[in-house]
Amino acid sequence: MRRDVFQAIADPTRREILNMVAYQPLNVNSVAEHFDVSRTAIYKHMKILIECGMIDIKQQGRERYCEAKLTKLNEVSDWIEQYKQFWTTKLDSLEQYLEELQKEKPITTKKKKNGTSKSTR
Amino acid sequence: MRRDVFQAIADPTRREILNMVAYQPLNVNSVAEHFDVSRTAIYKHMKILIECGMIDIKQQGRERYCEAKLTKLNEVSDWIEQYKQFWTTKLDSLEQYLEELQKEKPITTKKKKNGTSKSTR
DNA sequence: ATTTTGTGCAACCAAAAGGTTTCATATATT
DNA sequence: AATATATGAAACCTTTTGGTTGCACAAAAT
Repeated sequence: MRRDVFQAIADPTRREILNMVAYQPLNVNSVAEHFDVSRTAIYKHMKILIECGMIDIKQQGRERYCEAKLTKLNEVSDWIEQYKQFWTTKLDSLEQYLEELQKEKPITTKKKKNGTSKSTR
Repeated sequence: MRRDVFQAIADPTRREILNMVAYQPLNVNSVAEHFDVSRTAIYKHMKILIECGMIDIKQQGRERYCEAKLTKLNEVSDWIEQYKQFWTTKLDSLEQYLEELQKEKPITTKKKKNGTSKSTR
């Protein structure tokens, strides 16, 4: 089973959990209480976050306090960063590209016998 | 079924597809050829990307050219941005927090009769 | 000592995800 | 006209997800 940051933050419940423990360490039950689903369901989400290193757990008596370790988010923002240029500069380049392709076409597609071959249905 | 950017980029195949069409518009088959799985499988990924507005499609004869529309990634980087402070400043605050909690404990745990001993929120 | 609380885990379930094969159809190509 | 190509979609299958209930057990609290 995949266990990476991209996968981890894909789920809205997990993003909410991260948000909660980002501001303040909380024990498992405190986190679970914020949601409608069962504690176990939330715990499973938390386990995924633990397994991919996005939250840290420390036992404290019978409680376990969780804290967000958000450094891993760099992996995501780095990935995004490399594309920033594309949506800041290359606006609507598809149409341009196709227009150019259109002009070239006569050369590449020249092998037509004659004009309108078929009725356009 | 959820159809948001977070979910869209969670899959590595879809990230790869985005990467391909970010640099140059490509038709469906060209994209599919780069992968081991079937064209249909890739098309399904592309459909998801189309549905959440991350790629744009333009018919060109019998081919359909796809281009990445990466603006949506702002949604993700904005979400991450709000947490940047947490992993640049609050290093290992959990231990600190627990130490403080340890000191307070005798005080905080004292109020029992009055209910609402629900953990810190 | 007994009960309550906080937690983890197993067993089970329905739905979604990701894949395959097959078919239909419109557009080229010959 | 006949064939090849590019694509979309349906039907089906397996694995993963996200959820549930129930039990076990250690640490408080009574």
